[in-house]
Amino acid sequence: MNARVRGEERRAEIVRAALEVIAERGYRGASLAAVAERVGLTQQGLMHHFPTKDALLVAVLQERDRWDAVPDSRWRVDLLAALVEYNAMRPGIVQTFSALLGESVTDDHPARAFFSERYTRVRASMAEMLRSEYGDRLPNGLTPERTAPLLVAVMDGLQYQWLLDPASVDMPGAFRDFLRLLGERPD
Amino acid sequence: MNARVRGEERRAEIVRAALEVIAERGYRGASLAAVAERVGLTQQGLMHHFPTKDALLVAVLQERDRWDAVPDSRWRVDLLAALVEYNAMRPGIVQTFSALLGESVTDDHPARAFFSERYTRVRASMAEMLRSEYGDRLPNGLTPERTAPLLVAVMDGLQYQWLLDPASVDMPGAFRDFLRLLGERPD
DNA sequence: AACGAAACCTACCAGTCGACAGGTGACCGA
DNA sequence: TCGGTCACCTGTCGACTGGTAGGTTTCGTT
Repeated sequence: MNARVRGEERRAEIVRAALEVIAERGYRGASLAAVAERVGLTQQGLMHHFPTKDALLVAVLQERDRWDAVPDSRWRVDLLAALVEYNAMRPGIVQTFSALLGESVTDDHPARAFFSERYTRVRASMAEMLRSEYGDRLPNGLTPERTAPLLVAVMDGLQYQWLLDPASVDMPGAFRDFLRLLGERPD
Repeated sequence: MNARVRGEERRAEIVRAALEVIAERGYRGASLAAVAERVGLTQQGLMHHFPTKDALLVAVLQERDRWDAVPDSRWRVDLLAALVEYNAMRPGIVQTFSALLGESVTDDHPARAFFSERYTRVRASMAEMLRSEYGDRLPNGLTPERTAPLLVAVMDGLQYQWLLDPASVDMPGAFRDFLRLLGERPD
């Protein structure tokens, strides 16, 4: 069993390194050799754990899934603001998945289906959260279903502006501004 | 002079082809050979017009600059909505620059400075537009300067959701929803 | 002590990449 | 008609890509 643990630890190390390299170069630009070197392996040593480059990407995306797999019903608007604040302290992770999202809109990208399904899921989750928070009508008159895409868009869009120019963009502050836009909370 | 015209037409053809290939593969994935083939040239023939790959990218970005170089003062919120509607009819262009934006957040990307400066410029332009439309305070209490990043973020974020799943995301509609969020227009 | 699997290696491979060198033909102004 | 510039070509290069084949070492289990 020690062997199994050691193997899984190695896999985790590799995924961590892959996150870094993807942040720096994107997925297409991330070579297996570069990832391998970062964990002190040869490219072929890495391919013992992940038989193809796509297999490694799948592991990276699963890592993301594990990250935001918080029970939907527990989400609240103020927790979302806290998440944005947390993200602002991890530029690396944000950069990885912003780069990946950008690439995914190109044809036949291996991460396309992942992101497509993820957004469908996240929008539904956000709508549910908004409904439990505000009811069927937000203070501004919109429905939760029509607000959810905007909420998601603001989060993503702010990330790009912030990554490109962290000094000029106060990502958490701007997000709180948007929440205020949604309507005063019924505290 | 006929020669000069012919040369510039060729260059324009190449840039157009590059826009397509970048939309399909991203900048890193767009090979000069693929672009060249699309205009019926060899890779070396293309490099007669653009000595390096980066030179081609510069031309592509200048094309974009020319696109949205509309006099700031003439922008109005409703024109912005019309722009989004127009974009919804050109998935290709949207895909090109969404892919480019995504890549640009990676380290040392040749388009990084372009996007960084562009967003600074666009935010200022949007703030100016909002001020001329609403005054120093929006109906919801925010200032134009704090609203501008949100406006830009919504436009970009919606594009990604729309590109990934055009059937589920009504980009122009969602954008109009956001405008309504900003406050009823003082018609 | 023997065995098997897991971990990792060296050695290759064919293909692709951007770029450089140098040539050829067409057109154009003098 | 001549000289030159422009538009393109063929040929070639070294670096790198992901992937395959086939070893060797390490180590826990029996």
